[in-house]
Amino acid sequence: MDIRDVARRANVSISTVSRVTNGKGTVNREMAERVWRAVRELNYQPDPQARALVSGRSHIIGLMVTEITNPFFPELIQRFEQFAVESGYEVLLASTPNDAASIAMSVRRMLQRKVDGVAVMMFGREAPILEELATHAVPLVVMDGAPAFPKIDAVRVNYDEGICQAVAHLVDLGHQAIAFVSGPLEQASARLRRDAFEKAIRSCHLKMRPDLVIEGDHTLEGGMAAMTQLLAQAHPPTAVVCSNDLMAIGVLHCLFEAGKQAPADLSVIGFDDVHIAQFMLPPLTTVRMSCADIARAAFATLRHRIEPGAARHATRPVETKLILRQTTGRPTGEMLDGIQKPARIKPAQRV
Amino acid sequence: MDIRDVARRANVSISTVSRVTNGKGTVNREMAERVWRAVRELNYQPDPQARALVSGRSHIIGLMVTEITNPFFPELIQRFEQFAVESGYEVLLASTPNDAASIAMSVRRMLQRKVDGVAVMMFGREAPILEELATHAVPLVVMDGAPAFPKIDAVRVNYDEGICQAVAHLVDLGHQAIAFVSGPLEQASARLRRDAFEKAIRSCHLKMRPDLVIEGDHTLEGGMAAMTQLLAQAHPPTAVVCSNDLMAIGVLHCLFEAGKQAPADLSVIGFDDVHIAQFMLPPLTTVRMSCADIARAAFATLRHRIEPGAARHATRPVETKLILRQTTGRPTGEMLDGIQKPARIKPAQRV
DNA sequence: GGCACTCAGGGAAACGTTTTCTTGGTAGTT
DNA sequence: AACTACCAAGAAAACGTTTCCCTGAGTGCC
Repeated sequence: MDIRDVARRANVSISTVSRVTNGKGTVNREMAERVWRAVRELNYQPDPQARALVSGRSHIIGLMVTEITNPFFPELIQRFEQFAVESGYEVLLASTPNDAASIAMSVRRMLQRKVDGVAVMMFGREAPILEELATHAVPLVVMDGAPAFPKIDAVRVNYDEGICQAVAHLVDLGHQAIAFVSGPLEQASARLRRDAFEKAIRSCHLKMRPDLVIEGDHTLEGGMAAMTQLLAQAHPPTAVVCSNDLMAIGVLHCLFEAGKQAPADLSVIGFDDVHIAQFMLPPLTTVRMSCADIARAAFATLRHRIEPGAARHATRPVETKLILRQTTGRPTGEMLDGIQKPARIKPAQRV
Repeated sequence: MDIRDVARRANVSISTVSRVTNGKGTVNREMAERVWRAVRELNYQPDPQARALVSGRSHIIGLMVTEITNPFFPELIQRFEQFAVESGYEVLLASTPNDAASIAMSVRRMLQRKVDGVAVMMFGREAPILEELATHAVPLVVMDGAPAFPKIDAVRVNYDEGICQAVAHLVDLGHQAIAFVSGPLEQASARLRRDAFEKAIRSCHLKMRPDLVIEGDHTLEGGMAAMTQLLAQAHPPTAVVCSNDLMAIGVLHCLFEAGKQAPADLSVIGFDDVHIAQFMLPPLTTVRMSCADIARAAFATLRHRIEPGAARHATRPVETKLILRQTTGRPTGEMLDGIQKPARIKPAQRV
């Protein structure tokens, strides 16, 4: 069942079938109807390979992520795939290690398969990628709100809002010494989150203590390591905000190993609101960022570049907001060098 | 830079270039060398679309999974992709909801893109998929050791070993009332795990208590629900084995909400050894199943079908084994109706 | 030494589309 | 009424490969 069969059945030429099914050019109304009927009756579906060969467009979108292990990514990938499929695209997945060689290799693969566009998430130095893709005029969108170059499309994320809420919440509880465990600062999104934290601290009229911001790596292990470092300090913090949930879970685990726990000994706040966060013991207070929103925005942006006609989705930034669960509470005297311990409070209401 | 350029540069015909690069037919040694040199110099890479169009082989392998949210899957996907790329294949991801319509749709997509093979994981009723793929002679491998039909390739998993170790470990600690939270029994792999549990119970000379095996759904929420159900029973268990880690984490969380905890009030064992399992509080004792092994076996099997020449990987089953952490201990009197409480023991050594 | 068989390698067809080119007909304008 | 402009639809080219078919040369056997 190829285009010739359809043409024969509808009694038209193959050019006409192509025109009808692609909605290009103008064809007689009645003729178009005949074609559509034939298409339905034969259950005709054009061969993507042949189509791609001549038109140059593959209807495939590349999705490049690193650290697929982060549970935020599967959720994102699933959403992205959903949007792509709904619009007749296929997604080519590349989960690469974060080194230049692997990334370059993945880009090659994408280029070779003639992807119509690429969405990337969580790269450190995306410059070389961008360049190679740009020289081939492949539309590109960066998914974590990090416009490396002003002319690159990016999904904008309002990190400030959620992180500000987080810090304000801690300050309300009486915390003064609030630490931040950042992601790898070569990642723009990690920088943006750290900057948001700084902004939040200042807007609460606290002063930044550089010894309290630790560079982590967005992994469970990294969270543990950062917390170990913080616990060893002369003046340890009473609360920790983490750049993602994975590290927050690592922090929780580190406390456990040290015979302490949240929120009694330390308040902990994560970022992402990964699904599993609410199942932590105790459930993790965190800042929610909707992966569906990000996926939708990314795909819409890409599609806008690919199909000149496609409506550009509303371009307002993805919002973030604090979700109160049970890892935050009042600071305890134990860590406040001689100040009297306040009574332990009941953990915040679970969401 | 297409095949013609290479042919011109090497001073041969395009047929020869094709023969050389594909290793088919026999060509003069010196001539082949000239071709390879030209390929290198021009950095020629054949167009996959054109190649697929005429040869019918796309060098794409479909990977169909449901519930990508389960953290075991990303690890699996990453591995699988790695093996595929190493062998010059691309992977087309389809993460479908587990309903017949979505699955059928995904199969269509695969067929339309002319995948060379399909690996599926975690479907309930895979029969319809298998049929449609079989009628198109697409190689297929089922990744969770569930040979729905004897003639379908499947990665075999030795569930018995690990689960038997788990039950024996609990019995050693003194448990008699051991519950099992299964996956959805429409999934063959879930059935296999449950059967392994039954076998293990019998081999420990205990008798199956049907009220202690609950059908779950392999989700966090399902684990909670199952545990709620178990806690409400007249004679609740002192230990629970779960069909996957996600449900075990759900069980842990349910205990937490009931003001209890593992292992003091209940011993809990998971299955999969997802990376995050060791970061649970307390770290989850679980049965490890290597996703790298599964991915490797699945890909090798597929490749064997696709390329008649490819070596069939050693076909011994994937092993499973108990990893001792800190969610198991002696049963407490609290749940043993009037029997004296044994002293609490130090949790097992952490791995 | 001649004939048949094998095989390396070139030419061309084929894969299933999209897209450009061409043609024939119709309508509009002078 | 004739000429031009336009438009719908068919014919054919193009996309970049693989593969089939054929030719010519070399070799072995009789």
